[in-house]
Amino acid sequence: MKLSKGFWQTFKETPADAEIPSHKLMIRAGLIYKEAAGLYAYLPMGLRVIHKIENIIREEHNKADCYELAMTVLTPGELWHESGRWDKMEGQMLKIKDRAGRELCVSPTNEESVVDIFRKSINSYKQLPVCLYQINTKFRDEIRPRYGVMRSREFTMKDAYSFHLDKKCLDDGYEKMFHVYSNIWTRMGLKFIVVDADGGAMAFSGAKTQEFQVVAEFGEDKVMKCPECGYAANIEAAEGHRNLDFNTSGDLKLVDTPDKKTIEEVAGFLKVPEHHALKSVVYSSITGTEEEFILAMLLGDDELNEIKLKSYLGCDHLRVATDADFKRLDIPVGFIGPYNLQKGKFNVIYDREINMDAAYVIGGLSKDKHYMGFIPSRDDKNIQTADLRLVYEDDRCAVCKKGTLKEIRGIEVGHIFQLGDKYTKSMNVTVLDKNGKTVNPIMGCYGIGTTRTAAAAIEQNNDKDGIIWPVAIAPYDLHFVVISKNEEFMKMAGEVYGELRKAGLEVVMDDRNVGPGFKFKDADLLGLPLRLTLGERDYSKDQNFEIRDRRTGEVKKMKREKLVQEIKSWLEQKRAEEKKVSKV
RNA sequence: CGGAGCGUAGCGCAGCUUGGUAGCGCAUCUGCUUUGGGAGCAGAGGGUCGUAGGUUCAAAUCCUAUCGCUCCGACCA
Repeated sequence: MKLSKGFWQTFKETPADAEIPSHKLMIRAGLIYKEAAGLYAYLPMGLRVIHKIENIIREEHNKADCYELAMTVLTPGELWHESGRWDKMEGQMLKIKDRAGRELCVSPTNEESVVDIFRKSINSYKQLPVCLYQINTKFRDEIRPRYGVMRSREFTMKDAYSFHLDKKCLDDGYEKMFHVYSNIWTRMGLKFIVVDADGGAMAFSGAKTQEFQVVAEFGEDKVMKCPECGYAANIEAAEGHRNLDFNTSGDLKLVDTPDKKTIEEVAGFLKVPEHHALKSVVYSSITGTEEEFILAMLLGDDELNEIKLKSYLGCDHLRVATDADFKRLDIPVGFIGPYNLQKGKFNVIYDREINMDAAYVIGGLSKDKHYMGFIPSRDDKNIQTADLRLVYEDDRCAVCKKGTLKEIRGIEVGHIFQLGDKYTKSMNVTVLDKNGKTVNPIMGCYGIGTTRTAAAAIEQNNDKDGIIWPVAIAPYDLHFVVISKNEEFMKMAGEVYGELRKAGLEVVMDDRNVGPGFKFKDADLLGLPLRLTLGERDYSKDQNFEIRDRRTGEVKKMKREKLVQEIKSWLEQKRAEEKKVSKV
C-alpha cells in the first residue's frame, strides 16, 4: 500500500473513552472504528491483522483434520428451545422476530446449529470422531462492553465442535485440540498460560475445561499459578488452602454484641482473630421456577466465590439475598448464623476450609447477639461441605500442598470444553454403535476469540511509541519510509517498492508529502516488524538503505541489491525468536 | 440492572458557577516556504452546543424529561 493513496488515518491524541493500551492504540493506529458501544468496524489496516490470525487458526485446524463450515448467524428459536437454552441464555442473546412472527436469534455461539447439522448427516459410529469448525461473527448482548474489542458485543470467534463415540475418544480429541491451540498462539509469538476453568453455562459442572490466557498486565482475568508443581487455574476455579491456627475448645454461649454486624466489628469487639469467626452469606438459588435460600459459611476473612457455589449447586441463577428476602425470612441482617436455624428454610453449606472441630463465633439469629464457641461437628448435626472460597495470593497450592499460589493477569483468548452428552441428549442425537445399538455421541467444543486475540497481542507487545507486532500477525511486513521531494528519487523508491512486493513482501510505503518526523511517528505507532528508510540526505552520502527493527531498535545499512534477501532472512529470524516466547 | 461521571467542529478540550456575539489546539482545504523524529507563515471551510420540552426580553449556560457514551460490580471468546 502506498500511503499517499491508501485508506489509513492515524490519531495523535488518545480517544477519551479508551482505557487500556490495546484499545487506545487500535484507535490511534487506525485499525478500528467505533460504531456504538461495543460495536467496532475493522478498517482495512486492522482487518489484515484479523485475517492473519484467522489464517493461522485455519491452518492449524486443517492440519489436525478439522473441517471448516459456515453456519448461519441468524438461527431459529426452536433449536434453542429444544436444547433448553432459549431461556437460560436470557439477556445475553439478541432475539428478534421475522415478519411472520417466527423467533430467531443472532447466534452467541453455535452448539445447537452444529448438533442439528450433525444429526441430519451422521448415523454411524464409523463416521466418528469428527470435528467441525467455523470462523464467524457472534453477537452477545454484553451487560457491559468495554476495553474496545476486548469485550465487545459483536466479535468474531472461531468455534469448533467435536463428536465422539466414547469418553476415551473424547479425551483423545480434547488432547489434540489442546495442541492445536498451543500451536496457534505459539506461532503468533504470544506468551500464554493454560489454566483450569469453570464451565459456566456451556457445560455440565465438573466437565474438563481449560482456558488459554494471554498474559497481560491489564487482563480482565485473574489466574493463580503454583510455581512448585505448575498447577494453574482461573481464580474462578482455583483451589488453595490456608495455614491457620484454631481454637479447638470452648462452650457454646450467647453473648451481647451491640450494633456489631460485620466480622471486623464482631471479631474486634470479642477480641478474637477474624478467622475464628464464621461469615454467613445468604444467597438465593434459582432453577427453573424453584427458588431456594442458601446459607454459605466461610471463615471470617474469606470471600465467597460465587462461581464455585453456583457450579456446586448446579442452579440456573444465583443472586445475593436482598433486604426484602431478609424481611421475608424474618432474620436480622448482621446476626445470621447456622445454629438453631429453622430447618427447611436454608440449605446450609460450610466451606471446606473451616475446621469442623474448632470453635467459632457465629451470628446469634437475634439482634445484637452472637454465639461464641460454636463447634460445627458438635453443634450442627447436618454438615455439608464444599469448596466455596475465593483463593488469595500466597495460599498453599491444593495440588502439591507445598508451593504458594501466585497471581497472574491474563486475557482469555481460548477455551476448550468437554461437553459430554449435554446437547446430544437434550436434542436427541443418536448414532448406531458396533452392536447396532442406539447411543448418544459425546461432544467437545473449542473457542477462540479472534478479534480479542488481536487486542491481546497488542497488550503484550507495545511501548510508549505504539504497537510492536509479532511478525506472524502484523498487518504488513515492512514500513518503507521515503524522505525526499525529488522526483527522480521518488521514482527510484517506487521501483524498490515494486521489487520488494514482487519478492512477496507486504509493504506499506510512506510516500506522503509530510515531514520525516511525522512518518517515523506513524511507523512506530503502527508497529510493523521492520522499517526500511530511504532518505535523500543519507543515500546521497553512501547509497545505503537503512533497516530498523521495531522491537529492538537494531539498525542495519545496506545496498539496494541486498535488500530483499536481508529483509526476508531478518523476518524469518524474528519469527523464529517470537515462537520461543510461547507458554509459561 | 445497581453506583459514579460525561455529551460543545473529525479528534482532544475550554466556556456553564454568576444567562447577553460559540472559542482554543490538532486534523482538513488553498498558496508559498520546508524534508532524518508529529515543520513555518498567510488564508479558508466546518458546530440546530446530544434531543425534546420549560423558565426568561434573552439559554451551550437554569429546570424537567429523554437518548447516547464512559467508569466501578454480576456475564464471557
